Amino acid sequence: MDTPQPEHLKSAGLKSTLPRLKVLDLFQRGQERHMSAEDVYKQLLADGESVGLATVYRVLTQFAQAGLLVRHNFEGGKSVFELNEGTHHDHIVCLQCGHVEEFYDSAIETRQKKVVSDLGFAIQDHSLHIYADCTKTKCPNRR
Amino acid sequence: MDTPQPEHLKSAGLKSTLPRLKVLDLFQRGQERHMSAEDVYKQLLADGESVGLATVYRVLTQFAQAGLLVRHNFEGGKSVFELNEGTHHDHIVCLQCGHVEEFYDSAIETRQKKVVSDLGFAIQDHSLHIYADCTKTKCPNRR
DNA sequence: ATGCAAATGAGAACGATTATCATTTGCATC
DNA sequence: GATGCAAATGATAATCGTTCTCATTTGCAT
Repeated sequence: MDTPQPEHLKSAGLKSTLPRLKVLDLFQRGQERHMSAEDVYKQLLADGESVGLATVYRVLTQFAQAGLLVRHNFEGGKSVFELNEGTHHDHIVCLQCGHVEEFYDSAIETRQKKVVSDLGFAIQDHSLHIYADCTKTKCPNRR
Repeated sequence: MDTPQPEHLKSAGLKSTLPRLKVLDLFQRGQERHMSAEDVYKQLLADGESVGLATVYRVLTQFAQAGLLVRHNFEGGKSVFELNEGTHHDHIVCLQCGHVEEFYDSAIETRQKKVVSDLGFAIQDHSLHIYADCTKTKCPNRR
């Protein structure tokens, strides 16, 4: 493993266990930024690490609750997670290859807040998912 | 049944069958604007109409493909459908009661298009889901 | 080293959705 | 209106992502 950071676990009130360190490390290595539970599970197996699928699900949920990861529900029915680096951003998902690109636009953000509060809601969270076709060069593999 | 409109089915290349008319009519009556497959199934049963759950799923999918309905994937894992009236809008989903409110803001829309095209993507579709707590009065039942 | 609450892992269970397939239906043709 | 057949239906099994259960293992404070 690269450089696991148990402090992150501790500060999140989570015991520093082997499976948790492995999962955290996988995200920190950053080979894939957006991963589903199964992606994580398979990658760990491929890396020769042994973990239970149930544990992967548990750990991902805990990490998301603790704020270490962010959970996204894109179309397709499965949750996708990414490292929470504190900077909110929205996502563009390529309909051809599934590639996920991130973007942030403060004009959209402020406008959102205003519109929603004008309607009398207390905004908790939001997700803006753009589904698009990316350019050929960015889209090598079709799904 | 109120006023089913078989023309809509025909123009969508769908045979005008009883289950399809029942489902379409349910949406057109507009008692509930946003319904999941199970919502539709239960409401039809409650109305004394007999349909198979599998058929409801099939019909909803076909209607969404045909453009009669729009499918939404909110958090919570189940698809929700609404009548497609041609006017795009975004959604606020109450985290307490599941109530769905619609809104449209042209500033957000235009800004979205610009940001995405600047990144070299051809936007196909998008979904903006705001998760919020609605005011007590609007939120009678907790889920 | 010891003890125990917390975490794990294997597998069962679950909820939403889709697939299978024998039966029924819409509808064009006689 | 009767007939035929492809398309649609409905009951059920199957699938998929995810959560639950519970016996076993582990982290960590003593």
